[in-house]
Amino acid sequence: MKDFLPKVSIKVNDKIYLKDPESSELGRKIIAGSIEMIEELGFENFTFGKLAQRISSTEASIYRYFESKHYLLLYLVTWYWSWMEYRLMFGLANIDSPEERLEKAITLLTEQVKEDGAFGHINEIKLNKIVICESSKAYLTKEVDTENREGIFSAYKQLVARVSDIVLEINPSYKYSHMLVSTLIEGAHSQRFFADHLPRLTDIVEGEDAIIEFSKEMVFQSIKKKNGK
Amino acid sequence: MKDFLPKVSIKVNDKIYLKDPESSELGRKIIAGSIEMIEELGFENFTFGKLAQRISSTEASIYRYFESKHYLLLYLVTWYWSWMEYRLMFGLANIDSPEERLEKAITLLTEQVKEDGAFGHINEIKLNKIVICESSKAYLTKEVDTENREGIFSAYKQLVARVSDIVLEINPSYKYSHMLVSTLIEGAHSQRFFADHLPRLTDIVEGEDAIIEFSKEMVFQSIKKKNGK
DNA sequence: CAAATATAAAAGTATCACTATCATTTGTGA
DNA sequence: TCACAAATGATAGTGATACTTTTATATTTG
Repeated sequence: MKDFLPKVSIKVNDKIYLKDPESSELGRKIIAGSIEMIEELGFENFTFGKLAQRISSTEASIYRYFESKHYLLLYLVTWYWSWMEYRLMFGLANIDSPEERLEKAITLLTEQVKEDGAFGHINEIKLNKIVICESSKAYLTKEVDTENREGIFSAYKQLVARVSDIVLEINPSYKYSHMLVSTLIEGAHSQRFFADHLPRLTDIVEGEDAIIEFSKEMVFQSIKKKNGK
Repeated sequence: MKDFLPKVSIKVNDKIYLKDPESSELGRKIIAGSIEMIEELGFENFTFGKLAQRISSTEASIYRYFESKHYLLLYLVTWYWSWMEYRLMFGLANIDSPEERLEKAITLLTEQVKEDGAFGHINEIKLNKIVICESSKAYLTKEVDTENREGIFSAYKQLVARVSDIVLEINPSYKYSHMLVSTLIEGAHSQRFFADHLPRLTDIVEGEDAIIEFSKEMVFQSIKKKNGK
């Protein structure tokens, strides 16, 4: 997967931005800079003013790309989900057994991102941390419904649908495949956050990555075919 | 549980408030009003100015009770967890079988709160909705660690520990009891939100409460004793 | 080279989080 | 009933921030 990929670039729903940040140097600096700063400061302490200063530009210029910092967050999160789907497609290619594919998918979705690289200005490690700490703030708002109608969340929905399909391949009569997958993803994020900040809500196990292990067990046990069902 | 309870009142860690809102009429109006308004407007659109107007008081007076709206949210969420633990203790009293107790606990933790009443000025139905939409914002901040050191989150941790103990009673060798319980609680919140706003992330089933069913299945399947383990 | 376009510079508005001051009300104890 | 303290109200003020507007200056492109 690593080195000789055709140059792919991840496309984000164009309702999220006013001007495509991939289309200019300044746009890419906005993305790169905001990833750095949101990871450092947290979303609430992050402002366009500070970002402008960091990238030696101005607030007004940033506002030409994104209508608000909320939309910038949506952009980052959406980019992440699209990237995740891309990773998933590559990671699962040529694996026949649906069980193996599901296991690999769970690993990809729940592990801590460690490599940074394929996409120039985007630091995937930091972006992963942002998604863990901030992504729920992108949808836990009073504007969800409007934004959802505009397709803002479709990258996430599509990812969930894709993994859900693998679940159904393994057990077509399992009734809660979407719930299971979205619980898996959101749950793994919470658990990563808890492990770092509220460890008594988790079970730290030396050596192994407990979050991945726990997730796999949870998913595979849940979808086991039971007698009558 | 309903009618003739001795007057209990739920105590919240006194580091959360400057002055106990239970100790005065104005304090109770702040709590009652903020529950109404946060549920209506969402946490980000809610301000002390608007609240002051609604309860015919002033911003300055509200600041005598809470040092910021973040702390007011912490108060509400903490109250909710303490209340939940209280409900749990009553709900599980006199049930011997740990399986039955766990099942009941899952119902209490994941169902939509429907009764409002025992605690005068607090609307538990609306508070439950607030917890679903806003509670993660109470800890997903850069100040978690400091606040955690002050014991701000101990009500939640205690609740998780209590349910975790039931899990361990059923299967003492299950390694991830805290993770399972915190995933259960957070997961049920996400799913309730998704069901209302992003339904493609869930599986709506007519008739039954799919979220409760899914949660029970997930928990009981996860903790099943396996051959060697 | 001219025209369009993107960015910078700077100033301005509205709201909000939070503080400070002082007057008024209310409750309490002697 | 008076005297005092505590709680609340009224009002103003500060500094940040989200976002807008205008105008000037680069930069690109045809």
